[in-house]
Amino acid sequence: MGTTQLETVQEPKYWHLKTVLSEALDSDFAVGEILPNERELAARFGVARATLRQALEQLELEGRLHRRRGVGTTVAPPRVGVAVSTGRHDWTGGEADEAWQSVDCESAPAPAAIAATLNVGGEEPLHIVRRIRLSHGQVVAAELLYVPSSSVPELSGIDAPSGAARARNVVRELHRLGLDGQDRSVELGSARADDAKELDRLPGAPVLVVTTRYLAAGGTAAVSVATYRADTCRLTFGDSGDLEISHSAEERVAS
Amino acid sequence: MGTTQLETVQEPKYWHLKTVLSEALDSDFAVGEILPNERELAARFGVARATLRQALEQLELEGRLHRRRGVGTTVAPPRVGVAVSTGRHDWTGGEADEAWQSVDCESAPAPAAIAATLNVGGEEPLHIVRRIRLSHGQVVAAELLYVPSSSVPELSGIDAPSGAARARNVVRELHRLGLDGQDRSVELGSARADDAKELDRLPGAPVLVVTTRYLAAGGTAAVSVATYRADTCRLTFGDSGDLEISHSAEERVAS
DNA sequence: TAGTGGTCTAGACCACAGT
DNA sequence: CTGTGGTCTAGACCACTAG
Repeated sequence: MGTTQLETVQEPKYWHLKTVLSEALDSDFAVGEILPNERELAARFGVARATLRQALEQLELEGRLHRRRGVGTTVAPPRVGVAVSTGRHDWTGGEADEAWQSVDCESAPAPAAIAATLNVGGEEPLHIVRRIRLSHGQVVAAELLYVPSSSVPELSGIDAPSGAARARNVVRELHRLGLDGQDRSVELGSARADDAKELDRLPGAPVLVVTTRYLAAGGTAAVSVATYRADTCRLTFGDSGDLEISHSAEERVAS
Repeated sequence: MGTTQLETVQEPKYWHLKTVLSEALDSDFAVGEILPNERELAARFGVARATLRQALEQLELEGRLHRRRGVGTTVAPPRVGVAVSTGRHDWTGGEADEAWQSVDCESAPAPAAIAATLNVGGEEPLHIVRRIRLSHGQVVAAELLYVPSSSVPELSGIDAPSGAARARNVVRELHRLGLDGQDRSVELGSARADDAKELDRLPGAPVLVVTTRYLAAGGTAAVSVATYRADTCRLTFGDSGDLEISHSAEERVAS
């Protein structure tokens, strides 16, 4: 079986395939357009389905494709810019269209790594607030916000011990605290089952994990771990305006 | 072939495998220790090698494993924190142990997306400086810095048209310009062949692409596209000190 | 129900690192 | 050379979506 014979066969098939597909996406397809199914594409390019899938996975990782079981593979729109740090110090991470939405709250001990950062005992229960972040009507991030009881002393014990209302109360009390600064880190991860569900992705989907330490009154007042969809999001950290660089050619929009 | 019989087989095998392996890594292995080879691991867990590899890929994506062809699979050390934004405005992105190193420079037209951001014609050649970033003696990032000629007018025409010396000169001239601010974005990508080579990874390896727009004299003075190894790096954006949260349990070091 | 992508298998051969 | 991970094949079945 000659791999289309002569010339540069030192490049993996799936890599070459990815390049070919990528160029085809730029020139022959519009955003939202649906591609032929995997079995047909594999046959068309003369490769096994697994090989074709390897190329598609790469393109999905780069945010060029969107694959949904039972539906098909579509051309993804350019990634949306999501402001993570605006220079201002606030607890929302954005506003208006770009806001966080409190979903739930429970009292439980934090994971060891979080507890250490917060300087609390590993057994001591604290408020764990779950929030999601919407952008353009889509969920782009799921977050767990760890708040020691000592950071929100005014919180009434009469509140419900959990639920969205409680979550909003915790965040509100946190606002009162003021904010001296924040440290952030970004790393690649894979979505846990619960986060994947919120993000409408399969478990293990690639995510950008943003860990933020909120500083107030000379200490760490809270820690948040936010997981952003890596396929659809471009995180922005602006001193000023937005950064608009598209890594692909111009896009057309499907009618 | 019963999948170890009764109970929860609604979870993909590779996902369950990943969990089991992850726990084993925490409890039974030291950093740097070498794992049994894939064929043996697959046999040990009673799955096909492809399935085992799916689990290993996830763990590598999370920075828990390091796989090298011809060598084996080893337990990776915790990700290194790399300061991307220190609050200060400089052209190095860090200092001392964490510095950039100019490698090469050429004159060529920029990609369309970059040219648009810089407000230069798509045909007009500009300085393209290649730099690499070292941390703890390892290459953690490869960068292309796009500098319009108008940003470095003093640059002597007598300079060599390319090479490391020329690269250093461009950066030095850039320093003179001062810096009003910078916009950044972070997104997931896969390494191009040239970047992969610098990073000692295979093409397509997951990378964090940091795009920075340098603002000076009321305009965009330069744009840089830096690709960081996603497997080994945690990008930090600090208002102040460092953020030290380990997502895995305590580590032991192999003797 | 029909069609899609997701998972899994049991092989095979290749490229590379170390000896 | 041997052993490792990387690529590739040609099937099979499953879970999900939509008509």
